[in-house]
Amino acid sequence: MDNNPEQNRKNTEQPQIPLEELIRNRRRKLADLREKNINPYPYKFDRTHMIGEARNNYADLSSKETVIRLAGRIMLKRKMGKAIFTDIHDMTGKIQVYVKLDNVGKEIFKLYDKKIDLGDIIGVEGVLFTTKTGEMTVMVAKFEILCKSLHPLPDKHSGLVDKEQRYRRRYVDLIVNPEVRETFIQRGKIIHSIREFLRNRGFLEVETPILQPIYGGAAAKPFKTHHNALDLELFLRIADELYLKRLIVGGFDKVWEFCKDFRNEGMDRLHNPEFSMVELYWAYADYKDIMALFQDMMRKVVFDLHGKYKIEYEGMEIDFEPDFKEISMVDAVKIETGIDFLQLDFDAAGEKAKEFEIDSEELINWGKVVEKFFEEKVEPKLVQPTFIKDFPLDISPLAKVHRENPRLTERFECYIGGLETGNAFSELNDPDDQRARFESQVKAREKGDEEAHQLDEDYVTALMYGMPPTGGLGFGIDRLIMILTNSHSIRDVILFPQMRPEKDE
RNA sequence: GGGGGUGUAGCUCAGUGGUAGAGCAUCUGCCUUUUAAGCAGAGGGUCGAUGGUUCGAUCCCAUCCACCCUCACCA
Repeated sequence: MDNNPEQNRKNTEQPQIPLEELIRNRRRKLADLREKNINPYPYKFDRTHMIGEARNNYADLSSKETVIRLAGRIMLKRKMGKAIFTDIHDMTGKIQVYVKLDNVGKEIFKLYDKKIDLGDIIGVEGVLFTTKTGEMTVMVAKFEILCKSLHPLPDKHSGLVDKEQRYRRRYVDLIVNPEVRETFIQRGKIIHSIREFLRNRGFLEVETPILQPIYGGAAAKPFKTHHNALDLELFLRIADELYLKRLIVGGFDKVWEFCKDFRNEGMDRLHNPEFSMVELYWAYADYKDIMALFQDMMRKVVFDLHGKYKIEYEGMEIDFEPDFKEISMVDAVKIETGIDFLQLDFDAAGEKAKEFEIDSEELINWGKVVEKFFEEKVEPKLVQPTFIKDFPLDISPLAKVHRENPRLTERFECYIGGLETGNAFSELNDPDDQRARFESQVKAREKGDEEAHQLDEDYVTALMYGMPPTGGLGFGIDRLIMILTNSHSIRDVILFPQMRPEKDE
């Protein structure tokens, strides 16, 4: 190695791939800093303000010439002879910092000019002022390098566009694409609102097993895993339902969980193999009470986030202010198709399916036919918040029989913007009925329905001890966040969506 | 799984059957209130991978890989 790196920057080594050359430049600066006894990775920096705070208190801070200390990542750097303007960002915003030769001296100025790159993280100390062009700025008296960045950032104004790279390297996406940061800040606010709402209603937040020997509470294929010490096959949960209802049996009258669930199925813009749900159970309530609760919760969440009840999602205006529409599944189908399925038995329903050329392979009972018609003919039209209620018994193995019609259950789903966002029932608490439902699920499984429930003997036992009448609700957080942040894909609201690993070499 | 699309410099993108170009970024100068700063110069590429056609392929063809959209599947 030569002792004058400045002049031997080029032509010395064999050609390298370009990225390596960029990294090599930065490594050289790193080494130069160390040579000057400057630690490029120091331990801490005491900030007096977040950048956003300093901006909000500009009048006071600048008039008193208060010395402030801010830190952040360098996103833009503009050199003007013996003055350098730099934009630094933290979580709360960005601010311009001004390093002037006369203020910091020749040596420091040169260090800042030559050794500090875009992407580096620095701390500055100085006072706030406004430049001629009206930009709020920190006049830097001192600065510290807090982290030398070795990998160059993407283009300073195009940002990172390639979706694959954005998902794979979300940290880069977050650095350069402010709207991504905003989406996840909103995600945090939404979850906070939900938690606040449920706490105010007296619900206890609990945690239940993710690793389950018998999975249940939904119709889905699970991920399997194995516990070595117990030599036991375990499943990652597909839902929390059966454990939370055991807690209702145990006397916790209002419980809820913020849960990650896992389903081993296809992936698309609405499905990620791991996703977030909220499930809640409320003793002595029925599905009507849950409907009211859900509507109140949605309104609060929307208003907390946007300060109003009307939002736009994918070009649709959705209004949360009026009472949500409410209609039974069979009535909704009747309105769209003219068919009154309540008047039809399974065979007659099957005939209708053929007539409408609706795929009939999976239509193994009356309920499935009704559901299929609903999905095909009704679901896409449900833009405004709508409760679809009174689902067929055949497709609702955990819901209580409808008090007025034995073919139906007391169950609803809420649709917003064409997406299913919630599923709730008056919970089935008759242990004998529950056992019978499980048994028919097992038969369906034997017929090849891979998503049918397993028989959870212990759950039936729990019901034998007695579960009070209970209303329960589960709703997908990711889809709700998609709607509230106007995001097209679930991958835009999950920080690290599942990706196929990149091949090495 | 079917159909459609994309893959060229670190990033964003042009482009051609004769082995490639811009802007930003990088490097070297100049510039003390700039702001996508500016000006002058320089370096940087296995054109996703592998085969084939061709005198010659980044371009045409086939296969593969990754991603996106869409359909199917999917509480």
